[in-house]
Amino acid sequence: MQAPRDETVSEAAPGFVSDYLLYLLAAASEAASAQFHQTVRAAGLRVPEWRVLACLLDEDGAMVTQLATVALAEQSRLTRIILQMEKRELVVRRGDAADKRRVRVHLTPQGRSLATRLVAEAKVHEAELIRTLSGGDGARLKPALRSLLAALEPGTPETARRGTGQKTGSQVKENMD
Amino acid sequence: MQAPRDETVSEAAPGFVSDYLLYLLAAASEAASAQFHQTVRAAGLRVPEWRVLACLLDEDGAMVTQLATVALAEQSRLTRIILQMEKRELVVRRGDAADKRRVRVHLTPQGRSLATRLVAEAKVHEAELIRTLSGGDGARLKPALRSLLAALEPGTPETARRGTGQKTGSQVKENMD
DNA sequence: ACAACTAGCATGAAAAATCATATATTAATC
DNA sequence: GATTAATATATGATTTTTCATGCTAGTTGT
Repeated sequence: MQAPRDETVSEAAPGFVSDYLLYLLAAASEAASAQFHQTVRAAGLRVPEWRVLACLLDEDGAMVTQLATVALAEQSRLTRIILQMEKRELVVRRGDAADKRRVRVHLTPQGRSLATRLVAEAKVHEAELIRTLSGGDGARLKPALRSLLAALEPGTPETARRGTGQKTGSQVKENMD
Repeated sequence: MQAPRDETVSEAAPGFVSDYLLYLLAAASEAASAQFHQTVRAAGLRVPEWRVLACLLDEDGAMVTQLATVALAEQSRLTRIILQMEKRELVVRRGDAADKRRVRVHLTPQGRSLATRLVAEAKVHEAELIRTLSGGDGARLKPALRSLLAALEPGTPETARRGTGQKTGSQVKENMD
């Protein structure tokens, strides 16, 4: 019989949550990003804005929808973010001549400078982070994540099964991009 | 060190972002969670609310601050979420007799029922997700994530015993996306 | 016991994200 | 070559989040 445990703080609860894959993913993402996101904030950017800059450095002239996908944000949000970034002269929006619905987003020199600096910092931070991971975990993490993404991103996964005895018929909004 | 592999992305953009660890983490978390989060939404819950329910099933009577940490949300947000959940009679808040600042959150029978159902669904979903991962990646992912979390989270179990109100003033308050 | 400090939670006002939908353009169909 | 559907972006209105701060209760030091 165990002694009565103290339930106040920092209880290492051996429950469901702490071993749940989706929680581990979200928590790991949060924890790993927290430090660098402070750098981003210090540069006067919000996280999606930083992602936009990084994406544009990879592919200048990307479309808003593309950027929304990469920045993990919704389209209407990205639209507003891009407008704000344009006001701050980090990017410029140009209509696509071939398809006038599209808006191509380009880095300004100012935006490119900031993006370049932050990407360099991100690479340093990433290298340090990976180095702190014990042994092979640092090396295994990226391939495992890519494998997970590859299994989920293309097309509609066949694993989308639900309805374990719950009442169906509720209108689930199928608004996946 | 770096094995320059072909990008799994069909996009011809072998840029920085698609191989950046923090992006892979965030994107993997998003993609992996998307399916189940629709189930959560269909149950009339937002994601942090689901996390609160799951956490309370692990540890009933948790404090608001504790729940905020687990649900990866800020304290003021969690306060409001708990208030809303109380109105919906999923939880009840009770003052802690020993420390009247604290608010202990307990599941109602209704909340426990919903939590139990969703956790069961989450387990099924998780098992299917892991099964779809090719070979060893499914098995390596969790340990790698735990290693990452262990390297980043402040509290280590070695000295975390009987730590009611220790001097560790710095809490996780930079939990932003 | 008293002051000063910290922890836990709540809250108002401002910023923001979200949802649904509008608008404009292109692609597809008959 | 109209008509219909689909794509790309923008926007209004509502709900959420956030930030700073307030307030109460416990803790520490003298």
